[in-house]
Amino acid sequence: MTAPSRPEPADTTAGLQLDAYLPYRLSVASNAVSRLIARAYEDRFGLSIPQWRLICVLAEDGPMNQSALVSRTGMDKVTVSRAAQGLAKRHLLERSQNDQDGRSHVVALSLEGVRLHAEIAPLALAYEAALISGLDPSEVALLKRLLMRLQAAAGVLAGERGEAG
Amino acid sequence: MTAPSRPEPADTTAGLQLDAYLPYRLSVASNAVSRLIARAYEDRFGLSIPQWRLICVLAEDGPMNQSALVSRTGMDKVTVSRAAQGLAKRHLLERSQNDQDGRSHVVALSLEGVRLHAEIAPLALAYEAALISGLDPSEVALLKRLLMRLQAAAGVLAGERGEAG
DNA sequence: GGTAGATAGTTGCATCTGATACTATCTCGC
DNA sequence: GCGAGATAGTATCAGATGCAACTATCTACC
Repeated sequence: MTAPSRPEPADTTAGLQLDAYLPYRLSVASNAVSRLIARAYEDRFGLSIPQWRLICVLAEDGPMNQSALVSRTGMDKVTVSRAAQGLAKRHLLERSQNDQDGRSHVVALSLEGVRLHAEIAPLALAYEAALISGLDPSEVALLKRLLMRLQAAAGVLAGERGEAG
Repeated sequence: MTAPSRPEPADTTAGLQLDAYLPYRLSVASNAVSRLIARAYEDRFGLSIPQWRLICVLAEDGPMNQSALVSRTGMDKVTVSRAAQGLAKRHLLERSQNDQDGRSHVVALSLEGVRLHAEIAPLALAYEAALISGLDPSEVALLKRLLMRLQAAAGVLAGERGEAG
């Protein structure tokens, strides 16, 4: 069913409107929120988003090596490596040799890192609260669930393409 | 049913869990979806996301100048400029002088651009359908609504900080 | 009608990101 | 133990991104 060429600018659009297109809505919303959050962490604490994520995970789950951080956060191993180097340089985390495996280091929050996490966490929660203020808690719960479903679906679709080659 | 004897590394976390943190969920889901979509457009049509957005908007709303594209898409003016240059180089859009205003050009899809849009649109819709398959239409509608609310809230929060300085 | 400030768009630059290549170490099979 | 392949992590390079500075043009005001 090829579109007959018409002078109307928007006839081929039938069914596709950018404003109603989910990947677009998702990207725009995420960029707005990420920019806000990134600026807050950068301005006040000199932390990038990847660095902040490492701190969160280490605070939650305790020491682990970098590849565990990679699978835990879903970030690229290069991103994790650089974030960890930056944090180590500021003594917010410590890397100790792993006796079991000479390739990997165990990464752990330093005392100062723990303190910084405790300092930032309330701010992070306040931002989240401000973002969702006025929303019903059940709506927020549904939102998070749907986001996880979308992420999983995207992973499956991308994985299938990757396997082909 | 929680861990009986596991050492708890993270007491300061109380209330902040990365996996349940909305900005994190949003960013991870958006990245997964964006990567999928970007790769599809890039591989098959050589289009970047910004380029594809310009095509969509021009197909929907007809010719306009770049600053209108900026406010319509929310992208940076540099991003719009470069995307438009790339598309013009491939003759997917045409820029004509604006007699009313020597600074701005009117940007419009070429015939070829219209054809490309008509070709991609079904694919774009198919991706969206695949992503939301299994979800209730009412859930999807709510999701889009919530994403717009988050975007607006982030804008307000960022704007307030910007005004202060 | 000329100057100051606003606006449209481009270019330069500094940063972030991710793919690839590389080193070092581990594991497995012999 | 020794070589092949897997894995942990780092270095290097190319592309995307966005801010700031710049040019060119328009508008407002005297």
